[in-house]
Amino acid sequence: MTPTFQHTTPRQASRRRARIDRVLEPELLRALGEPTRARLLSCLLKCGRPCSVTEIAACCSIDFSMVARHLGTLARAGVLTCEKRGRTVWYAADAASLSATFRDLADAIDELGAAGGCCGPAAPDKTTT
Amino acid sequence: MTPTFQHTTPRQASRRRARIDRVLEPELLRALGEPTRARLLSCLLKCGRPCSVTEIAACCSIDFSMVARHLGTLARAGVLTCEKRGRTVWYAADAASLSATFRDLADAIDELGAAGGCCGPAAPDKTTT
DNA sequence: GCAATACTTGCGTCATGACGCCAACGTTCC
DNA sequence: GGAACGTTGGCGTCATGACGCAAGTATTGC
Repeated sequence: MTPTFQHTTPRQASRRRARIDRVLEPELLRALGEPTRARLLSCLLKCGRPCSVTEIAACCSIDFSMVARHLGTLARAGVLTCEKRGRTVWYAADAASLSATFRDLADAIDELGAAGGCCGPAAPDKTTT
Repeated sequence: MTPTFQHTTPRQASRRRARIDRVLEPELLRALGEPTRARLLSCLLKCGRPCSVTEIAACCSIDFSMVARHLGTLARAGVLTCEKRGRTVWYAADAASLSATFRDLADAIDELGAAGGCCGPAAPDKTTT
């Protein structure tokens, strides 16, 4: 558990601190933090192929309009891609991009190490005398 | 973009499908999907050391009780560890475990490949005649 | 014991979002 | 053109949760 990034320049540390804020963007996480949406995403991931709104609604026994709305939210969060063909909209989970996002997030956290204080260099620790 | 897991046994595919549901557990994602909580976590990650509630509240200019509540939520989601020493509670971001979680998530998605249908094997594709 | 510190928790208010119904829109087939 | 289909969007209802205040609890120092 020894921190790997101990001796770094302030510039590097600053860049890492900026990165973690960029990568912790709540829009994606919030989109995924809703059980219904997680279910829909899971369904699409398992499917491995584009699905229509009707199809998913039938598969998951969820109301039509809800599915459309949730899929829209997921698409706006960059989790899904949608393509309209005829009168049908095909939603597909971009698995590669999604896993890359999470890996990026993990990397950002790892690389942060102890990039330097947000709340100051060290605790005064008044309580443990 | 050729799927790597094409020829797998049904048993393996089934395990992968179960894994993605386990790993997409919304509690963690929901906890992180709240902007204020994301800010607090970011602060703690940057700090790289345990911080008290007061400290973080002062650092982020957020109401005391809110910080305490949010940190509690994050701790319950497994994102933070808390240790009470005297009258002070020290919250710390478990960076290693958090990044591991995200990496696991990424792995589960990658490994899923086309693990086999949720909505059936293939689309009838009635629209594109 | 009493005051100060550090945190927790209860309460009311408010904003956000999920949900389900139904109407509206665009597209396809006849 | 009209009907059927697939999706989107508006509306009202409801549940959840964030927010801030203030009272309550635990711990420390006097």
